[in-house]
Amino acid sequence: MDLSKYPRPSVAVDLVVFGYETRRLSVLLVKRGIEPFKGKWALPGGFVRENESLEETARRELQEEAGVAEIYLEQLYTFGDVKRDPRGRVLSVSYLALVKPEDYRLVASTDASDAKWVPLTELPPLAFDHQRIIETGHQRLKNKIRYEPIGFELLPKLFTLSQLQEIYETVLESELDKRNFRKKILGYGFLKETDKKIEKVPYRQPTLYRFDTATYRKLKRDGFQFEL
Amino acid sequence: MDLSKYPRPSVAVDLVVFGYETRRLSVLLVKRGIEPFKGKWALPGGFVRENESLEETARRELQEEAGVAEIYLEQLYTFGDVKRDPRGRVLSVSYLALVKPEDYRLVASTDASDAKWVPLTELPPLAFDHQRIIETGHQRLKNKIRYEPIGFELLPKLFTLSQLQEIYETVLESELDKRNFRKKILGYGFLKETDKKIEKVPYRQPTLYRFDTATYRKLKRDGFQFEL
DNA sequence: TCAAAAGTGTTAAAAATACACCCATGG
DNA sequence: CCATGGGTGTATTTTTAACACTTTTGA
Repeated sequence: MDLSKYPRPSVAVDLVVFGYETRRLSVLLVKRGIEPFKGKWALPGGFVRENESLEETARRELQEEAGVAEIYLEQLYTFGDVKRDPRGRVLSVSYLALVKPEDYRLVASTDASDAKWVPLTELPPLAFDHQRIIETGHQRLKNKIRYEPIGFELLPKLFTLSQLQEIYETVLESELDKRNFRKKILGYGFLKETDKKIEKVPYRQPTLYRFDTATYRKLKRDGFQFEL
Repeated sequence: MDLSKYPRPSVAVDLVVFGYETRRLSVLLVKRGIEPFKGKWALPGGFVRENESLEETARRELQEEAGVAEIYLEQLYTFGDVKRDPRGRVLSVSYLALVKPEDYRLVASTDASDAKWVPLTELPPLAFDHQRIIETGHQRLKNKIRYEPIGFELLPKLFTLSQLQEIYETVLESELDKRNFRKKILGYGFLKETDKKIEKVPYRQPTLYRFDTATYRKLKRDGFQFEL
């Protein structure tokens, strides 16, 4: 049987990269330098290469277009409408990525570049069906953050409980009670208090915590299911 | 910018079709009539056509290979490892489908055909990475059934509460308390009692219920989140 | 009359929620 | 000394979990 008998679409990998700062979720966008949609904002992404798996493509693009490696990445959805690209049949395999502020700033610092963070609430008109891809990613994030501890992926390695609560409030779009939140999240046992604090704040210095991967893995192995 | 500069992989759509009977989940498999893996069992599927979206391909294949239309269908995952097909680069966009017993029997009745239902616990060696695709589908089903009322998709339009409980016990691989299960699921209000019963059973005739889509949609619109 | 599954309520335990004040720090 | 966010405990309500017997039917 001959593969060449079937039409072969082009396959792009597009990235919905979320970053977080001051109670806002932002998405990484790049300005298109070429047609179609030249000059419009779009998701970072590119075409799959011959000897590259889809995830490898995603990581390569992330590195090339955002200068970021080693971050949370998961496949999101594959968009395959016939006319989603005016040039011809192009599938988009989309990935969801979450970056920590350390990396976030890295990207933002390429100031004169064609990449920028845009708050979800202020998206410009986008190329292709990228608006819809972002919506799909946002929805996934909202669902997933309730059942997997991925809030940490948007925070520095060391973070305060208030910062963590803020993430949940932003993503879930609802207020949480401070005492109940702390009770619950600390009760799981995968957050470890460090002996560090944030200094030079004009109020009581908040304790920094870290997410303990080993403890979380052990819990998960024993059938524990995170839920906020 | 020219699309033809980039390698274009072949794109297949493969289906993980689940059916349920007597406390067992089964998957629909077809015997391959051509190389590669000729004679081996594989998932039903085929290549995307020029003017067909991915979901359209999935529905067409479902119709062609299983004789089934109008069933639950959702995109599962896209597999894109470089060497997953010995013929060359082939992506598989997989879909998860759930069929009701009415349709289940239809398929099974094509007895001399190359399609059959195989219980998940008795899978033969499969072509390509189809084993892994099935595992991905099974995992998705296990996760999803807890947060969306899709158990019904594996049952006839009219079903008893015991049948429904059985589905949950099978998929979740755990026992549920009869009284608590009924209390909870009836409490949601989207199950409607009918005046029909299953007759000719040598015990008290169980009442048949139906899933009321309108009520469920209303609940969902009001922010209700199903959970079992 | 027997075997088999249907159907039904209550109580105890656990989890979720609501709620308010003192503390530490830098300016 | 003031403004700011950090940090803490208890009582109430809601939800979940455990549990056993009577009913209906066909064979």
